Amino acid sequence: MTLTQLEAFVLVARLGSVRAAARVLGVSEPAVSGALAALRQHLGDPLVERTPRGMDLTPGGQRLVPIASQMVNLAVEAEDAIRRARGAPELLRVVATSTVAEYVARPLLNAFTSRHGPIEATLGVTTAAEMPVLLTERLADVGLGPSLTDLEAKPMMRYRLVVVAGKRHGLARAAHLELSALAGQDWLVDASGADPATEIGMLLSRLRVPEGRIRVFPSLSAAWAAAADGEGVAPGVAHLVASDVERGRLVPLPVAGTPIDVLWHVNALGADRRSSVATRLWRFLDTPHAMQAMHRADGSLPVSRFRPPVYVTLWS
Amino acid sequence: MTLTQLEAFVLVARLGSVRAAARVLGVSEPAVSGALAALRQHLGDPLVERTPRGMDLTPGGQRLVPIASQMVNLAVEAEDAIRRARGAPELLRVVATSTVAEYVARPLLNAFTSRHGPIEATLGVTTAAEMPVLLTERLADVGLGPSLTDLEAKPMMRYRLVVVAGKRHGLARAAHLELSALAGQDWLVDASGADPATEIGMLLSRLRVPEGRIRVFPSLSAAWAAAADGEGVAPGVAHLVASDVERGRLVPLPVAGTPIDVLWHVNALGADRRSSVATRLWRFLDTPHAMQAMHRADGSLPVSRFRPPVYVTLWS
DNA sequence: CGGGCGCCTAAGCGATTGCTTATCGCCCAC
DNA sequence: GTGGGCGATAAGCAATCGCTTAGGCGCCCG
Repeated sequence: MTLTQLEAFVLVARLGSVRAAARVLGVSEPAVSGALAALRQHLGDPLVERTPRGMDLTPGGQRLVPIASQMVNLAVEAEDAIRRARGAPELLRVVATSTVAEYVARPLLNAFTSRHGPIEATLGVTTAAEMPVLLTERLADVGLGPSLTDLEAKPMMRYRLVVVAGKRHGLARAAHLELSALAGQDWLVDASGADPATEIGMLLSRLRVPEGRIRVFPSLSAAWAAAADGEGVAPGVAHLVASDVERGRLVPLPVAGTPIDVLWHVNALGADRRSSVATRLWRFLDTPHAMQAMHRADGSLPVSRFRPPVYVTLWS
Repeated sequence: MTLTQLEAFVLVARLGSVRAAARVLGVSEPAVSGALAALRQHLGDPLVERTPRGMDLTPGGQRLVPIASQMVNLAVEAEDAIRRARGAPELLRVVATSTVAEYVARPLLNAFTSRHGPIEATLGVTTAAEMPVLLTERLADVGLGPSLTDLEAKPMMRYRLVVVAGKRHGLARAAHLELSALAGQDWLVDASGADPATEIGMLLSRLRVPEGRIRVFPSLSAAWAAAADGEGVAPGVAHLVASDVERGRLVPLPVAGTPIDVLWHVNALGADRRSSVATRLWRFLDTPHAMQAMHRADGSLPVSRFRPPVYVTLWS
């Protein structure tokens, strides 16, 4: 019974799928399956069993989840306690949905780390569904994106969601559009578009856009670049597309109900279980420096540039 | 960072010595030293450091102890939870000081297991100093012997401690003896005699018997056999030596202050952290069956037979 | 009923674990 | 100054871990 095995088990139990657990851990799926098999044999209990939809816990598995989860939590706590006692730089692991990660998280963390002494921050991209699991299992300290239930959440930033297209797009000259008129369009989105728990994902699922008409780009910048080339319509963050709109490369479509006011949130464990760095970041978000950093990214990343779709990127 | 390493660390921290930890774990001392080295390197902290007397915790080590201890505890809890969910026989790990283990624990556990369904009981011999560590680290469920502070203790059995010798021993015909007159004798004892926290050990240290005059036998039976051969004096449990006294092989010495009334205790974690089998044994001790079993051992083990000095003996 | 999704097993690999015995090094006590 | 107690280190070994790729098997969905 190793901590790796317990972690794999907890993630499978919480995410309901070996596949998802493997993705979160950044390993192949047989690696997780193997860990599970070892644990099953060691304890002499199947722990989780396949069902038509997902995996189901056995009675033994149900008892094991909270225990194993706590053990994994304590392992992180142990490393953290020693790190702090040694005076080593603190670790801050942030995860965010792709759009937040792309534009807001990096400048925010830059501003935070430059003010709060030696901190080793890591930034990872994840889906809204995975985020609560990453936080409760202490694979991450802070999650940026939609508000999560069962965790502490606080509004972090307000933005205005619009729909944009290239200036030669068929709808670019329309005077007025109903939202439903966009259901048949080609939608160019980032990973958040494929995530039904984000604002953009919810928009697409409300419109019932067929899967075949959704093209997922590795970044929203890439989607906007494709939109500028007339390949379809894209969700846009008002202040981020402003410069491209000014230069005439993108046109905000006059869709009824837009711009939509949307809130991004910070999510973390309750204050008593939160790491000290996470608490400091939590408070930092109320300062003008944070606000300024989050909005500074308006035109700094040209539409044509985007970062590769790595699952977790390290940065110093 | 493996559970084995954490366990080794906790035991070293709690026992204040690598050696003692190795003995408790039943492995060689380099095994523990190696585990410690691996953990030290992984965490980048010495954790424990040598001092003139024993090992001292670094600040990091101090923070780690409770966390690591809890992790080890949870690991045991996990196995136990699964075992119970599976309906497998429950596990009851009993440790006792040597005298208790030799005469009382076995018949007691036999009576208990034969009444309380399928239980897999193990019996180990330990010192009074190690016992609280074994219990708090969940290496054992129940400890039989002297009353331990910081744990829940309950009187289990009262016995009368006497001093015996062979009938040809110089003191065998004395009409009256002061306790201090025995300080210069050769004392024949079991492991409990070398344990300053047991009644017998306390007696010897009160008398300031020099080390060279204490001969430790693998069992009290062996010590009595040697005493019968006139090799010295030995502590005796009144009702256990009764048959040898009747047959004239041993003589209880008329020492002032003896027989000494002594209590053996059951020790365990607080009721909330105690395993369910331990609780059942705890309650079983109040029954007449328990009392009867504990006293039944009076003559069943002839003086000449004794068990080898294994640290932990398994039995079914 | 075929295809594909999702889990499991197999095979193989390098690194680590966990243990041993033997030896060294330190420090205190005699 | 010199054992002896105690911890660290070395060397060596079998077993396990943790990961990979490749392929099989069950099952829902089209």
